Amino acid sequence: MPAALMPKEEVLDRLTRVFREYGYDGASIARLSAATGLGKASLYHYFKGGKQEMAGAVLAHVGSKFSALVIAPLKQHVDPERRLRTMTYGLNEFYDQGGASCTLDLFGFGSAGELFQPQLKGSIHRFRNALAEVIRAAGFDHNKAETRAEDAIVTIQGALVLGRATGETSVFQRVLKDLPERLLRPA
Amino acid sequence: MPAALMPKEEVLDRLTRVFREYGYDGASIARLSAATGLGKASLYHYFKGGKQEMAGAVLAHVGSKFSALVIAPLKQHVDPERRLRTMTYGLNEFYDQGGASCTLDLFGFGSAGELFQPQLKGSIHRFRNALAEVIRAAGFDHNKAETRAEDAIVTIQGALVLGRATGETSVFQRVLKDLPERLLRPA
DNA sequence: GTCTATAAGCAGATAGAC
DNA sequence: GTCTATCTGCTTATAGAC
Repeated sequence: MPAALMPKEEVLDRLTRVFREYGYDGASIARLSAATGLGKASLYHYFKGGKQEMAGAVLAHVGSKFSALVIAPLKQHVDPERRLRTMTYGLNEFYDQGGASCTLDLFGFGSAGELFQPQLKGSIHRFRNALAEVIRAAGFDHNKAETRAEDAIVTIQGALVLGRATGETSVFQRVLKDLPERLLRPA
Repeated sequence: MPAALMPKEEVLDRLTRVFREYGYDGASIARLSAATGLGKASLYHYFKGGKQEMAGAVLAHVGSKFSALVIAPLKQHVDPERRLRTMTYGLNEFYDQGGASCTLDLFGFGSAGELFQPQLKGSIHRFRNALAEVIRAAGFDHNKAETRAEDAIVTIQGALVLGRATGETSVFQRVLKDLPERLLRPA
């Protein structure tokens, strides 16, 4: 395979930015082309399945970044509070300090919803399980841990929605700061 | 003004359903036409400003339904716990038991975001103020009330996002059930 | 692997008959 | 007030040269 002008990693980063800003339907090939600097035909050379395959690749790319930044810290061999604190740093970076949208949100409706719901469901499942295990490690029972883990995801998603609607990132910042204590405080 | 074949109220309800299911960019005129049973030209007769005006009218329509179902209960002359409980019934209906998306979410990005952010911001502001006043009436100070009100909105939005991504409404139902107690419990 | 040029179809929007 | 027919431009996607 001959070298491309731009590493696929970089291409995916740029595609991701467009999908996250405009959503699936709003991310036109023209915009994706401009953002990558590649002509439309070059994009179709990379992704023979067209826009749908681009979105799928973006989803996988985003998923692997999320694993590295957010899931991995939850599996470290340190105390629960420390794991959750490290995770919040990862979340802060992953969501660009609260200024980025989540693909869980943007790919969950309309044409994208029909195509990608199974993947979204899987991502949520993995995140909730990793969170719940940390909370169990802190001494909470299975049900309590599952519920708190779910609440954490709800809170993160909600804060991102609010931040986007208001144009402010302060809600996300506050929520992130309080998250570890909230997940571990006595019932 | 001669009578129309369908009351504008009914037209707005149907437009709302499409915008809430597909988002702004995904809601094509063809779909809006099919959902209302009106030809494209008839839609443009109602809304001379085109799709942008349709979305604006939908936003206003949704806003007034939200006022009646959710804000009004918060201003009743009964105890705070009762006001919040009644509000959750309104939320349940407004969001179709958790199966409907929120325009705060769907109109917050892409082309819609640029057009409607001010209105979204206003809606959030009104909801948060109404919630905070009830929480203050229960004896909490201004800051605590504001924070809890904001958390409530975050939680509702997040639960809707999660519900859409997983195709389940159980998260929304649980969150709604716990909301009054959570907003009023001792600090 | 990248490009220019172009195809085919759908988008939003309008004209004008009834 | 509603319709059919139509316009223009943008959409996704492809062909084929370099």
